[in-house]
Amino acid sequence: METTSETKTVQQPGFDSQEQEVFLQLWRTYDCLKALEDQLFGKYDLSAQQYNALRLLEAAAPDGIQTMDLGRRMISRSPDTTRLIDRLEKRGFISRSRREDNRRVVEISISQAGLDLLREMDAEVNEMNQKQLGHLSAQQQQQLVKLLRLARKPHEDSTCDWLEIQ
Amino acid sequence: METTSETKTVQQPGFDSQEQEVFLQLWRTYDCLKALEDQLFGKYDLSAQQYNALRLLEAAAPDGIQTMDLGRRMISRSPDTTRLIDRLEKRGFISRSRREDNRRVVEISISQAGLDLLREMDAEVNEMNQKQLGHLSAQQQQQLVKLLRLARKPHEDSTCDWLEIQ
DNA sequence: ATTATATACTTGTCTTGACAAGTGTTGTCC
DNA sequence: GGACAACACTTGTCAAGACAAGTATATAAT
Repeated sequence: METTSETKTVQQPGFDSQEQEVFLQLWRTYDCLKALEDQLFGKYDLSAQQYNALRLLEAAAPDGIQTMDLGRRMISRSPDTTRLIDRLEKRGFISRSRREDNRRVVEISISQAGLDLLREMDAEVNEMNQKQLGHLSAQQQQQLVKLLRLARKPHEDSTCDWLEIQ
Repeated sequence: METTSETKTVQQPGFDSQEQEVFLQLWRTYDCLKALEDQLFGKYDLSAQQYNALRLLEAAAPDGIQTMDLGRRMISRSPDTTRLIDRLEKRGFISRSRREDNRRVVEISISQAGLDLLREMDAEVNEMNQKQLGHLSAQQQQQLVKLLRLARKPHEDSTCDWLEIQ
């Protein structure tokens, strides 16, 4: 037990419930750390979502991923993957092709330029991640991941389906 | 120690570093829980940001808050509070007035209609928060809040300044 | 007193995200 | 095998967020 002696009744002022506090803390923390991300990705004119997509495509290479599948796999699932991909295609980081055995499906693959971009960013991304959370001990990080997974558990199946990594 | 026997070197596949995993888990979890929020607020044609603003104004009532101050206090700080407030004003939930002792400043106050709206939403918001995180024990919630605060700590001063609640 | 600078907000413009409707392709039922 | 639904994506439209430039007011400097 912590410094607080009570377990259920103690309430931080300004919050309706402990559950609300947890969510607001989560939101706030995400927002804070996201600012660091955006700063880095901004230098390469990418959004966090676009970087995420490139990483997923890299993981699938040399195979491609079909559009809807990519949309589902993204951390923040986007209902319009099409235009997100449009922008990446315009800059030559990915390529699209209709699959011949099923002409409804568009297969997306990362290009060499896309892979080069990721390699160019690698070191900086790692530095940024360290800056975000490197001050936490390995154990604290494990604990945090465990709690976040637990928090998400009842919702994962219904609203979300994060296929890449659970 | 957990099921993993090593502390530093063990890496989940697909992540560059543990720090990256923590951030992605954080992002994912936020996104999942946010979906529940948006679903509720959507019924009232509000965004999470707008609700946040109304709550801050409620806390300040019967006094108002000046525009820039409100922008700074919001969880996800918005560079254009003006238009966010425009929409709430158009719907009668808040009112604006130029302060006479300093005509640069616009003071924003929540209206009775705004307060009524919040009261109407109270029960549902609480239910939603329970649905989001009610499955965690009080101790797990405290632990999670503690780790989130810790994660944010080095960044709070520079990038952010969450005045309302630390 | 007049100009300059800072402050507090507003507006313009662009990109992005969200939701719905539209298009082309495939599978299914009679 | 032709109508119909299901699927995978695309496009249209609008609200929201981000950044820069603009406007009005106040403070400071000369």
